[in-house]
Amino acid sequence: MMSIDDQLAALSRRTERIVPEADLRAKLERSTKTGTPLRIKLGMDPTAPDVTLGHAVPLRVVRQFQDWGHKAVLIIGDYTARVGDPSGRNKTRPQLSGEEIDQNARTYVEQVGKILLTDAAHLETRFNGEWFAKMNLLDVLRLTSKKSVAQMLEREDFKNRYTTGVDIRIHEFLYPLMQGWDSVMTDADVEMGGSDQLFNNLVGRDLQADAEKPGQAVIVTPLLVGTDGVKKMSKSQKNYIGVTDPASGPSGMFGKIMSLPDVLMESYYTLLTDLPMGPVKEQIQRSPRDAKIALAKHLITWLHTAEAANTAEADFVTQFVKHEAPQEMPEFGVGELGPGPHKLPALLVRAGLAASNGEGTRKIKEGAVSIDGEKVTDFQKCLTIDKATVLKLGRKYARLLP
RNA sequence: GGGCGUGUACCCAAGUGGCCAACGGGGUCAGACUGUAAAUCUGAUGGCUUAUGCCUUCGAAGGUUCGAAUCCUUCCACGCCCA
Repeated sequence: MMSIDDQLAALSRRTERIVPEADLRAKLERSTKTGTPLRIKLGMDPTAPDVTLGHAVPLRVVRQFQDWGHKAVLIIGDYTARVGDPSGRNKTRPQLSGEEIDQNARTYVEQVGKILLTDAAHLETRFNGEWFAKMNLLDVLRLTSKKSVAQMLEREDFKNRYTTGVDIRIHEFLYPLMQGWDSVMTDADVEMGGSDQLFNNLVGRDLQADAEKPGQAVIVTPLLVGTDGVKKMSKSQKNYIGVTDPASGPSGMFGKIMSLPDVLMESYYTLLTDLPMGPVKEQIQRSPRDAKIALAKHLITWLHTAEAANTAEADFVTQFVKHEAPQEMPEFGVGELGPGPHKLPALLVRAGLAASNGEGTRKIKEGAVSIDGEKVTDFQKCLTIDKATVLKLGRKYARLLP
């Protein structure tokens, strides 16, 4: 068993702030003494089906706690998702229907299982509808009376929206309170979150104190930058890598990691791996490209398998270094278009490479399209698909079948 | 409830009767260059049976006009101020 100091040191790799640090230390010490595991809470809203590498950062910290014998308490925010977390937003989130939320929630536990231990001793999964569905208006009023409007407007994102005249709906003020109430209901000792969650997490600590329970310690992790190289990785920005993304292929992890800006390498290594940073920094210095390949393989090995990592690398080399078509690509039958010959733009649409005939036509004119490796610039070209035919538009491939 | 504003394509934003499928920027896609990228340069960015043709689009519905994103009416939504 690691000493408390070693544990805190191990956490520091991925923690931006621990509030308050002394409190966390005290909790760890008490847990060791009494043999009672700490309850490490992490909330996730099922607002989209994918768990991203951005979520993986706090999840890895939760995993560290699990490895030390503590218990993860995963809150699936089926009720909070109906409100929509306003954190970092500059407008109201769209509200999801109950069905969408339930469907998304179902896949979460499975995805999270790639990172966390999932046996009953190490993981407790709760839906916050468990307690919110039972509340009546009086309960809600009691909850809302805990915080003032001024306290809410202290939050950077609310303040910005208020001062720039972007509307804030009243239900959005409830979000931090609801998240905090989750902590009260689950007796969290520690709450994890991204650094944009600090406000919400601290509300939990306050509400616990108000309920005369020990206040949770709060650990926030740095935010992982998304594939655009600028903004926080998030589902709504579509700049994310999902933990269940395929290893290779156009939307695969390998390609997404390779197309990250070089400058992100250090933070990705720090936040997503446990490799010693000394050698990693040297490698990044020496060859950012090789560092990226190594990272891609490391992450794919973690989330898929070592074989998948090797295959993904091989595919990538084939496609982008040697500029040959990959082995695996999406396949589409042409039958439903009726008998040939077919116009090329229509085939591009059928293969999902273009959104409309017009777009297909433009891309052909731009020289972006090739058939079986032959570049085509004649947008009126017609062809009959009597054997498997490989279409390429930009870096995307598709195979057409008769 | 009253007053003043605002509503344009994925986002921001010009346009205030015909030259508007609608300037510009961002984003996105593609081409060149590369290390896969980033940066840079270039092109594209409503749909259709590719047509100097048709259809749909400037919050919604009506109306005026030969002709409307632009004018009028009503409605809806949002912001600010007053109550």
